[in-house]
Amino acid sequence: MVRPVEEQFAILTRGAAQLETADELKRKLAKSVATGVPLRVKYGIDPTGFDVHLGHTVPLRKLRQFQELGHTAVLIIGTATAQVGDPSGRDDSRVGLTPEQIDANAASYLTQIAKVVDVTKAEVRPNGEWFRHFDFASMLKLLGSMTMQRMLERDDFSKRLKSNTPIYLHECLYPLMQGHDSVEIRADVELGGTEQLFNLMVGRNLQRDAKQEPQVAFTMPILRGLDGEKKMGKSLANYVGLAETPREQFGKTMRIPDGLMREWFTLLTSREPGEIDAILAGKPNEAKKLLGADIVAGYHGPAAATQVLDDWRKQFEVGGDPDVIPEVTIPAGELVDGAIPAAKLLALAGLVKSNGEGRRKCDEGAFNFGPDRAKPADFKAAVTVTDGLILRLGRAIIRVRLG
RNA sequence: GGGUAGAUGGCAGAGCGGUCAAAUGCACCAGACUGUAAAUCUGGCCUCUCACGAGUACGGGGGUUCGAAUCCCUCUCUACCCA
Repeated sequence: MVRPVEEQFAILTRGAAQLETADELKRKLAKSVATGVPLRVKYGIDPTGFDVHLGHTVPLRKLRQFQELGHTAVLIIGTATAQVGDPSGRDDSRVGLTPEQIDANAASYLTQIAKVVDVTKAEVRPNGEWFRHFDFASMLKLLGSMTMQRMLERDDFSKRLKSNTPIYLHECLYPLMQGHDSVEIRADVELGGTEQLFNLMVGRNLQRDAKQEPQVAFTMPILRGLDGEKKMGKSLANYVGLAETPREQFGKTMRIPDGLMREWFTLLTSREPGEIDAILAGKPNEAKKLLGADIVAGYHGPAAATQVLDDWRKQFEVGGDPDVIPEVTIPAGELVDGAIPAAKLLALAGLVKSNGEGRRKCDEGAFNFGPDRAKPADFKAAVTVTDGLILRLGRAIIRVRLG
């Protein structure tokens, strides 16, 4: 049942960015195989917002691989660290959250993470568990384990220092807290994005201080977002969320730059490198559809992927309407003689943010409705609204329900 | 503790008493072209209004003025220099 060391090592290091150190991982794997004791693989996530996105799944997928090989996933929910805010990869400081927000977010995260990792088999540990009782003497000891110089060496801080962006003292606490988590749970491996390297290395040091065998710092590449440039992030609006509908996930994927496909295939699907080469050698458009379908299949199942692909063809290749159309309910009371002025209708349907934008879009000829794709004469032209009417604005399409 | 310079729309960054809902760039939305890619061209990008127009908005508060993003006071925050 247990796979041999070399095989495990080969599977695990695929797609990895950097390991500190690869030899240590091999040794730990060998020991695990010999003793039958699974490795404890840590991954921490701070409950700072609601949407878990594809960027998070890169290390999470790796975590699942560890699980599949029989190792123990230890998910740290950063209930304590979320109050500090991770300075990694930030060029400004984060705002601390209230305990209530943190609890709500934590619950939501777990359900979302469950789509990638087997949460039922994982050890889930909020780090408030130990930090809640952390006394001042322990804090002093923790702070005494690192020098200011080393803290300032880290990339994020040195950049902010140079650009005169504030660095708050409590932010320096973050890596130490994360490192201490590793001591608490006796981690063998800690997963993270490459921007986590500093934090992961701190964990190694603290473990050494605590006379533990240091964890392997295992970093995965950072996934770039829809723009193809910046890191996928919740604050950048360039992400695909795990909780989004198949249509949204697929649509967003279709809009990524072609050059991003290899990265996404590699980090987000289980396709083999040779297979990816073959796919990318073909038509880019076909490759991208496949990528989108792969992603949708992972979070909504194969049937949803087939459906969304079919719908895409209907809407954009044939020029018809998809089978699955999002719906919006408009109060029947808004109708005057069974109709609503075009601009207002767009706003009510949520296709535009304001009546003014609705007017502009009508003027631009971006709006049409119904089976014959009629366009209103102008933005105040009354559009007869019946239950089930289809509205189209650009690539958006929505079905109106009267309520 | 003392001094200096700053705080403008999602971001960057002009404006420095009326002609400012605020140049320009990026981002974003739509149209043409297309593969919901790239490139290119066009239009748009605070809210309400058919429109005239009105209301909000240039860190918070107060003041001067017929009139302030622009001047003064004060508060908050930031950077830099000195201690």
